[in-house]
Amino acid sequence: MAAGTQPVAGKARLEDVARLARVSRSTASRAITGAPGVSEEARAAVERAARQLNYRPNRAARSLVTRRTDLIGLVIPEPTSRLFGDPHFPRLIRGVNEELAGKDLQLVLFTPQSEQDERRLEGHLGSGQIVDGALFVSLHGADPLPARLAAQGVPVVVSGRPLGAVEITYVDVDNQRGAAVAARHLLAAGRRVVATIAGPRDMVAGQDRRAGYRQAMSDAGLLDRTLEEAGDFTRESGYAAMRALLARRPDLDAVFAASDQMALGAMRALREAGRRVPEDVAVVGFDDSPAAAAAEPPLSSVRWPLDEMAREMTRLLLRAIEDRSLPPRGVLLATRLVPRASSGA
Amino acid sequence: MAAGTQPVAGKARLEDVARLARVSRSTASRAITGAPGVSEEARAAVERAARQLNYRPNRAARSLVTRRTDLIGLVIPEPTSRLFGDPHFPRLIRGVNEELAGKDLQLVLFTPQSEQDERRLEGHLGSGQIVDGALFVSLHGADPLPARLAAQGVPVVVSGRPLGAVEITYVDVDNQRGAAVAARHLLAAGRRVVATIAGPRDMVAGQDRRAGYRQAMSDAGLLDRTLEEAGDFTRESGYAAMRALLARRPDLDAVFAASDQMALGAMRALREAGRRVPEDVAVVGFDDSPAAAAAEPPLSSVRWPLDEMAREMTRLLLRAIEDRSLPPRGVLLATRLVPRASSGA
DNA sequence: TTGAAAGCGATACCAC
DNA sequence: GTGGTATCGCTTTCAA
Repeated sequence: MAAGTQPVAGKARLEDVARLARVSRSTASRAITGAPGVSEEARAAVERAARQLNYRPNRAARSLVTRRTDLIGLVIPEPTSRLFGDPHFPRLIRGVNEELAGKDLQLVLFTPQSEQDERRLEGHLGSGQIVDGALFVSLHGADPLPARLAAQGVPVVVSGRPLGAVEITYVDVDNQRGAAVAARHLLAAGRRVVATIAGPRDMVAGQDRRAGYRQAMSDAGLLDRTLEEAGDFTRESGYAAMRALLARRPDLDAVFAASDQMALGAMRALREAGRRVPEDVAVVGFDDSPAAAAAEPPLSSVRWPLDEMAREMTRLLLRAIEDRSLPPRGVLLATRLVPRASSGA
Repeated sequence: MAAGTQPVAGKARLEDVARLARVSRSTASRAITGAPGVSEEARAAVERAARQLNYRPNRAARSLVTRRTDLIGLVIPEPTSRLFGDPHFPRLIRGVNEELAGKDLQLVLFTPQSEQDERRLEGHLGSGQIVDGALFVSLHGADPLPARLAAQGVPVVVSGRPLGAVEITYVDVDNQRGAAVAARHLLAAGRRVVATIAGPRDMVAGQDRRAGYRQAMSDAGLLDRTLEEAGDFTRESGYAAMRALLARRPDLDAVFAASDQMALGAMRALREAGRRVPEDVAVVGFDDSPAAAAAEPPLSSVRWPLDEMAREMTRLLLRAIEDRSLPPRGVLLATRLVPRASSGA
């Protein structure tokens, strides 16, 4: 290399730093990585040399031997149009970032948009050479990618309890208990004909919330399948389900919807049917989305801690990266009922 | 895929593949990378062996010698809350992905949220060992990061003409011409007192659109500074600006707003003032956002090709990666006026 | 067309 | 504490 002292961008190697600091490459490496067993003197010399040469460790070389990349992947296999419309993701990303703060780990986002994208991504992540581990936010829990990666030895944490018996670490909301609390809340208010608009049967959140509702109703000795109708979490489906329920059980005096959107649709149907909320029919939703508080009347809802979810996922992932032998585990986060006018609060 | 050898995940190296295929590592490497000069026979043997062993090239090792990562960064230094609320980003990402399709390049997203994040990111990207190059979507053009990276030799393309004399490749909308076309459209419709609600002075898009308006007005011999008011692209600022304009120039018969949001705010102010659109005052916006078509009356607007912008940025970046000696350049994309009822179409 | 061998730039083991 | 050196897994001359 040239004899000048010009710090050519990205050109200095550890060897150059070592030479300038008049130490061996080994010592220079220890100083740079902060490893123990380096005299204060040597460390200072190395740091000065590194700064002078504008030294940047070659991450490929480092990864080759450490088998680490210091990159954490966040995979969101959603159509970008939905991804960017959903207010959950910003908070989720913020939560991850908070947990990563001060860790010198860089978060990278992947948003596969097609089967082809997913295959390519599997190749990239599966090599284990791009990220040290990956978080999956899979809204439709059927995505095979996380399980495949986990099988290849890549540390993986997913949001939402996976369908089936996949051996994978996940963090989820305690949907069942949350739904049970909502139903009990309605019962405690004196309601006796408590219907539910459940979620889809093929989604875990739908199943669990339905199970929670049934448990509460069963405990009260009031379980009745004619009080159940299913939707797909959308407002329209909530509207349709409510109309079906009203037709079948005009005597109902409360309804628990497995999502705020469905609850809002239900409220419209109730209004159109001339039922007052909460006087005639009390309503509780799930998610405590902004729309819940803004509704007229304000909608009681079950809140779950998205931020904490993101942080817990990150913590679990970091732990799994530290110790690859850790067995998979599931974590359920508690929900909280936020009572508002729609249930008579 | 039945019984037989058990390919231990991520354990096979090129050497193993070569041995199984009964060729040298060199030949195996050539076969894997698709390099020329390999007999069909050898290639087939290597491919079979690779599949059998579930071989994945170690990307760190490869990068170490090729000095490539096959990763393209997309950096969006926006608060995630804004990022995910803005409908532009999905289309942008889709455009990038389309251009990347079939290239075996993986897109990774970075969303630095703070000064600290940006510094860390500079370190990571600046090493040149994480991405081969980066696209920057910097809504506020003042971000120093792209220029810094470019100075370190990392190929970089930004969206939006940068403020100042930064030597960096960019793609932007031809804001000036678009604004001029909008103003001329109003003039051609017979309007004579054409006001403008301009964008912020410290944003390039604001400056350029104002310049376009002035040029058209000046060409018509109708330039008059009392017809100009500035906003910050938001609906509220458009409302306030319109009120100020009406107070100052009650004789105005048209207004060009530098954003649809401002145009919508202006239309509200006009309605409140008892002016009919377009009979009394014609209105044209900029961006042709979904809100424009949905407005009442539908808003004429200047459309710019977001998808093409994303694709052109990607093309320029790929070219810059191929040939690092390419000088920076700026590309301006044409806009198109979409006339609707608000301007009498 | 093929193979042997020289790196790429770090880390980490092992003497000293 | 420090320094020599093997090593990580791949690509790429250079000869054969």
